[in-house]
Amino acid sequence: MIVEFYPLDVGYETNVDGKGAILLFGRTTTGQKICVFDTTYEPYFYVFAKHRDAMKHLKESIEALKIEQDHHISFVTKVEITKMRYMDKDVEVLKVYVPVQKDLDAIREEVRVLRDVGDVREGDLPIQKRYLVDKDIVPLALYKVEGEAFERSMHVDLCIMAESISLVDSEFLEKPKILAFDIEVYCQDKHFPIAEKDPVLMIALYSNYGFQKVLTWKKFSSELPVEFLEDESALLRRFEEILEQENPDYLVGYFSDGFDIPYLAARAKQNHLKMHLGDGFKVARRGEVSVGKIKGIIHLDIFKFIKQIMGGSLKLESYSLRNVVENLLEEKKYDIAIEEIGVVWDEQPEMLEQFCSYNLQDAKLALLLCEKVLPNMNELVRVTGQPLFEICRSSYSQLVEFYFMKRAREFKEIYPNKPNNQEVAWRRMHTYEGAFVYEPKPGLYEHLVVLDYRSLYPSLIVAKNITPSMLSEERKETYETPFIEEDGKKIKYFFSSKEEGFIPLIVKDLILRRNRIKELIKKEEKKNFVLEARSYSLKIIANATYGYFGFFGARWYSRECASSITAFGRQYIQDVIQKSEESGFQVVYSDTDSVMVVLGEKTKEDIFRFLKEVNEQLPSLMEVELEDFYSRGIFVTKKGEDKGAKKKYALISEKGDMKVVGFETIRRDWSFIAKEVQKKVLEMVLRGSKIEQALEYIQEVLTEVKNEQIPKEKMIIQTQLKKKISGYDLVGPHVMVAKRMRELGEDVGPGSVIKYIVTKGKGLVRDKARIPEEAEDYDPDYYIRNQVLPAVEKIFEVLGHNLKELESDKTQNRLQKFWNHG
DNA sequence: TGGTTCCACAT
DNA sequence: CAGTTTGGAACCA
Repeated sequence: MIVEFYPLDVGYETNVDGKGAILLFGRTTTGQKICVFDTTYEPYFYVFAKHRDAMKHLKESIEALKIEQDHHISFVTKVEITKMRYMDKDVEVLKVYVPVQKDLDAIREEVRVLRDVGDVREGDLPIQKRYLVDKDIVPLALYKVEGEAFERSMHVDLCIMAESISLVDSEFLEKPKILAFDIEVYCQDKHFPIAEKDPVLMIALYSNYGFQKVLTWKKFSSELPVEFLEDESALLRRFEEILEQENPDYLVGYFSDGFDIPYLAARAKQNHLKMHLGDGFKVARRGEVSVGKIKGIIHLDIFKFIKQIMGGSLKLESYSLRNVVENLLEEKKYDIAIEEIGVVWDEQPEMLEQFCSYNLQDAKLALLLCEKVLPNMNELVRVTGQPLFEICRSSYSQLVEFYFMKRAREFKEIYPNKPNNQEVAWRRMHTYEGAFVYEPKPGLYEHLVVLDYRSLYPSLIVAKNITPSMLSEERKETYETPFIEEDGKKIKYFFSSKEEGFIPLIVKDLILRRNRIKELIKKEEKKNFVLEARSYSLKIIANATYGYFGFFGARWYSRECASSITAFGRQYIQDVIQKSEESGFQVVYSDTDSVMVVLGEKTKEDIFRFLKEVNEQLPSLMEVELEDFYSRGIFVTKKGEDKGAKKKYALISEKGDMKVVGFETIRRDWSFIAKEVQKKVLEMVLRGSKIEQALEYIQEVLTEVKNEQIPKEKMIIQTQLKKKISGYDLVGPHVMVAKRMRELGEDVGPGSVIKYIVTKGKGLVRDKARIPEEAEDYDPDYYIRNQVLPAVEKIFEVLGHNLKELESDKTQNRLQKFWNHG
């Protein structure tokens, strides 16, 4: 029979006969769930021979390999001598096939130590990941499978043994069935719930096709779509039953890899339940993090994607559901004291409805967030060819590597291996020089223009053919880097200009594809979210490519390439600085890929003419763009020095939008009061208020701080714990407070954001730091000296007012009082 | 006081 | 588990 279907996920299994099969889970065009089996695909890896003459003999010795381990005999099914490419050069290698994945590890290690073996490649890849790449199957596009249907209990409607699979249409599955869920759990005394002890009380489900429900196991009257179950066991069973009945394409949660799925798995175990659904809820370990797996349903943890991928551009203070929703959606999270749920459950079950509606709302929010970021994830599926399950949990480096691996196969490129521990250690130690930053002259400026290179690093990779394979010993027909300092010596790198490397080529594809999409966006009248998402996805992969070259875990790691990119970057930005000055524009500032100049007597037309001139001389896709015009800008000095501080300034655009960079205003580890005061003062300065006004304002605030009139919430300082409490050599205030929180039974570890207030008292700051709830007062002296004044001092200095000088100025004794301990 | 450690941010 | 540069607070010797 022939069936059209959208592949959604891929798996692999070996049956009792020791045969392996690839499983493609998907949805047919008629809405059925399907599992397509492909038993024709065999695991393989590549072997380089030390010398060409050794090829034939090596082939024979590999073919003869047999290893017995745990009553299983691993052997080699076939060895081919084949022509491939490695580092953009033709190579002849052995391609070694084995029956199933588990033979791969055993045979690979045995081959590695054979005489005449140069190196083994691609032996460390899970077979299901490379299947999609090798067969050029992109999840979510429409395919046609021809084969025999057969019976098997799989929790799918249809199983097919594939004879052939081919593309029908590259348009993606349009309306996937999405079911979002959220659980609420018993807890007592504000303690975080413990899976071995505290049962699951509610599970909410919210779909994009009308289905909504809350499951719970205590009765109360309710207007909501609540279903009451006998006990926790029945609740878990019913949840599973609903998943089977509803059979969604995606099951979506927020932080469900980290909480909901492991919790459900633990509760099922406590209740001695064997879940029907496939192998039940599985929590796989992937390095440090866990991943929730449910066979047959694609579980997406939307938190991971929002934090890891969207986080790059969102830059939120926290990725709690509440904060993310506030920034991305119209809808809000309900306000309710969720830690009370245990007490209410035990003592006032008639009040449980509010918790149900909170529960349902959270599930709804997970769904809305999923719908919001799905276009982004879909585009990454299209570009990398990996299923949503992977994309949703990927880091930037993985996205780049997926893309490289997919495209590499088109060029018949063999992948480099992952680094071993020793290599990783070496790479981590050897850093290189980064971008150029201009030292600004402190002051208040007017009529500024910012110019910047469009995608500087990706465009340099393309223009200079920067890739490990094109590093050349010869100087002729090459692109030559400026001098680079390495181990105290000045050297240059050369990249061949004779042929284009496959990496610069596929980076160029990303840039060109994105440019085409941007043209389409311009033509559209309404905002087209799908096109925006495509553009965004292409951009993040292109931009992460440079970082990937310098990343210690990368297959295509190359410090030479990473440091050449920054070296060219420094050269090209210096060029623009020099040309600006030659054309009569005073340069105020520059960082990495941007330059800020004073317009002065010149006109906007002069700037456009200058841009055109510069761009005419730039190679390849490189281009300088106009970022914006600003009416004012302020640059301040470094603390305790006369030099201008880098990466610290504030601008106001001609349209009136403020842009604050590097100031405490936008840093998490400063108190709200200091940030608020600084922001207001900056605004006054940039909008052209008189200095007296700003001075008056700051004096008012200082009086309030001194008289302890400021609510303590504004005094909270937040710092993130970057490692385990025990791992600190130097105990700062936030570590001290974290220790106290742990004493109180809170779960604080790496990543926890610690809030504290500095209270009155003697000794070090850490001895005076308290958890906000335990802080009885705040130390006005500390907040004036270490928070409020430092936040504004430098700004006033630029305006010619030294707050410290006011000390000796008797006419200004109001301020003096504050400076001298009050 | 200068040196070290730690954190957040810019790009 | 994308890179380096930078400023600045807090602690330590």
